[in-house]
Amino acid sequence: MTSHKDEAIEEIAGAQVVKRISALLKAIASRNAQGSRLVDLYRAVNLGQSTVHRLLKALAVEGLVQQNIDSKRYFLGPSIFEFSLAVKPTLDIRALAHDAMERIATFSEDTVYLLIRSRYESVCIERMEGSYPVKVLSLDIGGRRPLGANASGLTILGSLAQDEIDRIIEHNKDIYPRYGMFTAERVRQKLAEFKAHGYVCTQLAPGTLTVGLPILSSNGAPVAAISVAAVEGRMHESRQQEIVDFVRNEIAKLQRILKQAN
Amino acid sequence: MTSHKDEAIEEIAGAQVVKRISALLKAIASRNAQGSRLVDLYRAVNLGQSTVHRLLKALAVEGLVQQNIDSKRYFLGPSIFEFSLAVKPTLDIRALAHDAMERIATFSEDTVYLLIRSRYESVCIERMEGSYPVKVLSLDIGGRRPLGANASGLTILGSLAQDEIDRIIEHNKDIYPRYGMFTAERVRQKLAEFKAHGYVCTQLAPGTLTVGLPILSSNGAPVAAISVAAVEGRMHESRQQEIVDFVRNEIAKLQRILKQAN
DNA sequence: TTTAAATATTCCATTATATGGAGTATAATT
DNA sequence: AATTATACTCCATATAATGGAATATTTAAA
Repeated sequence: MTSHKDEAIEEIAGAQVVKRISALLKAIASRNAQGSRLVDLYRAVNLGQSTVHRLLKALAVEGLVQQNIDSKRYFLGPSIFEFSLAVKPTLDIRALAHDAMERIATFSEDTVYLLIRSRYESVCIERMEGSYPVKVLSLDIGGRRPLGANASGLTILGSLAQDEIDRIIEHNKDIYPRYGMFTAERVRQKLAEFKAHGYVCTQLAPGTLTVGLPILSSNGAPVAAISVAAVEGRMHESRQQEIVDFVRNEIAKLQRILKQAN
Repeated sequence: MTSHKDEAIEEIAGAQVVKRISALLKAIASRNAQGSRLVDLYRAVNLGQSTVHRLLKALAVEGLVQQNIDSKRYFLGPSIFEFSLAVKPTLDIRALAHDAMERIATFSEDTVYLLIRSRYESVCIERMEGSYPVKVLSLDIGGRRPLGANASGLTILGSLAQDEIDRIIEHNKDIYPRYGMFTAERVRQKLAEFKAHGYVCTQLAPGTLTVGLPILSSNGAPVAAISVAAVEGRMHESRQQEIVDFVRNEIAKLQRILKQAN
């Protein structure tokens, strides 16, 4: 293998491992509540088991991951927590959106998500449960999905410049199928819907529907996105509209605050 | 170089880079407020500049670090923040100790630190400033020091089993000299003082003095440590004793809560 | 309980990959 | 403008990561 796939660009020579470690940590972070088995991880990052095992063992020594001795499952390690204390989030959209999310959860009675972009992915940075007893909890806080493979991701993606949209879809095209019934095709179709209506509504887990809207900065760049997920029966046309209107109003308030903060 | 230095043990074969990346991230986390220059980093981790530069570039692509374009300084990246959201600190000593630290800061008027152990190091996980205008702020939150090279670290180290103490000092002996006037010799001497009085008082930055006490779990294992740092003039014998008594009392309260929580 | 299947862990010969010396480029300082 | 300090790049070389295969362990089925 001399000049393999042509992912090209943004390939830093002599740092294959860094990329692999990063992929591993992101995969673990994506489901840190339940933890990840070795199989889950080497499937997720598409590497041999021995390679992944060796890397994990080394990461564990450094405290970047930890392995539960009984279940053998891997979790993010104490060093990550220690690092996080040193990070001062620049503009903390999470804190800023907290109250809005609470109001949306109360109003909708369903699950409210806040996601941001992270390169080719979206990351869940907050989640709030409504009072309705059947809850759609498909994504944990810290969970990651390729940009476009969920409601929030679609609205973030759709708010970017067209050339960037193309780059991202190109990058993710082989990954989409792992998440629900997504394909590059379907993503583009959903983006068209988003551009027409200013929001998306999509099925993720079977029997559920999720609506999503973006939070844009004053220059039009997507800062984050809010989505509300519920069982299908609670998401008929008219209720979709109700929720969209409510969320849209909350986002408008947020954007006013954002403009102030500049 | 076939079987290099004899650091040995806990060397996972085929994962040199993991160790290096971890060292880099820890070095950056240690002074994330100011940021780190390339030189700072390759000196800190004892590697060639090209190697460090290449690793940092790769880490930046992954969002694990970020570089300020003007100052060229490196900081922890957004991915670290995203990871941290997925981590639920098991027993959050930081939250638990918050009120106690506030009371100590008010009483002493000086800077109060909370540190925990991380393998061979201590990590600052909280810091509170008192009202006295001359503040000793030698360690940022997230900052790391070899166990033994500061007041809190000494008390944590001194609360471990003797064989572990020996292992740790052995591991750190060449690193100590980088921090103040510490040597393995001096660490052992200070540990003796700690065992005699149940606290340590040591000079870190010139013209300053810091007292430290450990927080022990019911089985005697050190959970964390609290230290108070002030300019020398404010740390004469009698005031040292006052502060030690006050902190000791707060720690006793904490330990009662810890025992409850089990 | 035994057998089978799935997952986790270790080993090691091979080579792809990270390395670091040396050189260039850029910024800061005198 | 000259000098020093720091940042960044290149590439031939050999070390360190790789992954196939074998073993060990755990889980599920019979």
